[in-house]
Amino acid sequence: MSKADEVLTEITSLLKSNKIKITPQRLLIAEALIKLGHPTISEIYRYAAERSPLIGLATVYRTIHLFKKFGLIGELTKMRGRTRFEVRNSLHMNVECIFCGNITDIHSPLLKRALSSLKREGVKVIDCEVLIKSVCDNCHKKIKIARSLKSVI
Amino acid sequence: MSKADEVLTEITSLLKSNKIKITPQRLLIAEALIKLGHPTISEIYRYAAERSPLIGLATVYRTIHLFKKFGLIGELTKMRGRTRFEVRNSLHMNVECIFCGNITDIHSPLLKRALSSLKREGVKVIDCEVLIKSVCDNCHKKIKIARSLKSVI
DNA sequence: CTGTTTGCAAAAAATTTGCATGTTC
DNA sequence: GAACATGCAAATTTTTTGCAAACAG
Repeated sequence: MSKADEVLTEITSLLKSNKIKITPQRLLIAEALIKLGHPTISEIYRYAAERSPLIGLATVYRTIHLFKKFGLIGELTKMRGRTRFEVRNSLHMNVECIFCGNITDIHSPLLKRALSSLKREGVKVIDCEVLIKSVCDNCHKKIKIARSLKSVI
Repeated sequence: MSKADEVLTEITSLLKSNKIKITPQRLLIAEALIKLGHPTISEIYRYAAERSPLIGLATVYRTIHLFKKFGLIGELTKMRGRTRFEVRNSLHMNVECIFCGNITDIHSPLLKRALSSLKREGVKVIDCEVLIKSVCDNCHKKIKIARSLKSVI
């Protein structure tokens, strides 16, 4: 059983345990989220429509809201203002290339510790989204960076 | 000179050093960002329009894009899908109450260390946005939390 | 002066909603 | 069978753009 299938099974049982009805559309959208990684609404829609042409855009919106409401997915903001979503699994950082827009995940023990420390101070941490703006290796090679990339860090 | 005025002066000189023209509208929008903390576009617009009724919504959008392009502000995503902006100052975490939507800033040495560690591994970190979902003290007191707030952390 | 920026209005894009029909449990 | 989910189309909201007039440097 592949990792993606595992997550899909997990989502299915999460839906069941929350008494949310299982429909082909919901499974397809969950699948899109898993397979595509950090898709926008329209990327999810495209993925779903290729496999099940009758699906409506409104269903994608409604399903995404539903999943968010039940904490199944998180929301990221990308440079050009489009919202991207991802399945909430373990705590990680999203690293986005500011040139090509690619997003990859990085796990960091220090981030875990930072949150544990917050919890000890009394902050009721429920979830955490981290978006790091960066330049991926590919783009770094290709692009002569003209303007200075002033880092605030 | 208040902290807000300091930041405003800093923004002004940042604009100048980037050869961006200083206009009353841009200063007003910068002021709104500083005073309001983590405003949405329409909150900025309302703030500005109260002080200078002729200002156009398009100007707010254009100015926000401009500020973003020059790295002056960062973008956060809030629960209900509306985008909020903040002046990029020092590295910090945004803690958002999932009930009232309030956002506060928290500084964390461990987060700094997590990023330094990434840099040592070769990731070209330019910026970092952290959004922690939480429940603020006020809401925690007021609300009997019915559904379980499963934390992924 | 020259090139930029602005406000307005109109256009485009993104998101939400109403409702009849079809589906899940 | 009851309650809920879906697709469609229309409504709403958000964001972008074209352009003449105003403004900053």
